[in-house]
Amino acid sequence: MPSAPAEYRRIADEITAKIKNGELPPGTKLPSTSELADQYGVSTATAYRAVSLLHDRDMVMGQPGRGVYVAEPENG
Amino acid sequence: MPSAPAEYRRIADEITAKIKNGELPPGTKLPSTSELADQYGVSTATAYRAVSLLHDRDMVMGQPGRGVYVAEPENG
DNA sequence: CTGCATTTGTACGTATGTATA
DNA sequence: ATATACATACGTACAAATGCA
Repeated sequence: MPSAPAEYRRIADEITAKIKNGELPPGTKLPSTSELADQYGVSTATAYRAVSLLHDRDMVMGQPGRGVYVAEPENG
Repeated sequence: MPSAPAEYRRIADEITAKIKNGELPPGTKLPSTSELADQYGVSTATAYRAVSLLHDRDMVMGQPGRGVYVAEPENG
């Protein structure tokens, strides 16, 4: 295993923090993969991998051609 | 969706067939990723992706530095 | 235990496909 | 058809574990 966390995991953690901070409330559209790629200096695929982790945790919902939106928190 | 199935899915299907055929009985070591990559004309990562699908289905069990072994079929 | 080869497993980028407007 | 954006596939590079001498 890598001694340092992967970039896409780091980015996913950053976005997760913003969601929990309220900086990205439910219903908000996340920056596009191209935007995230540019902001973090990675490729679009890597940016998408970060978002994909959140999608796997049901924190966001992506719609092709539309964008990725923050989902409502599941309390229970 | 791709009109044609992905290579790694095709390879996974081939290996799955061999396991079901008895060509690769439980306990047998699968060809290494390098071997599979050479046989199917793909990269080691793609070969591993095929094996990874079987691993996801609990059909095989990989041990780093050792190899990937066919698991016992779960009947029940 | 150390150095080398082999092998599993992960990470990132490029290319491509698919969906919406 | 063009522009934008999500989503997948494959290869190269790298990391970690194991076995042998």
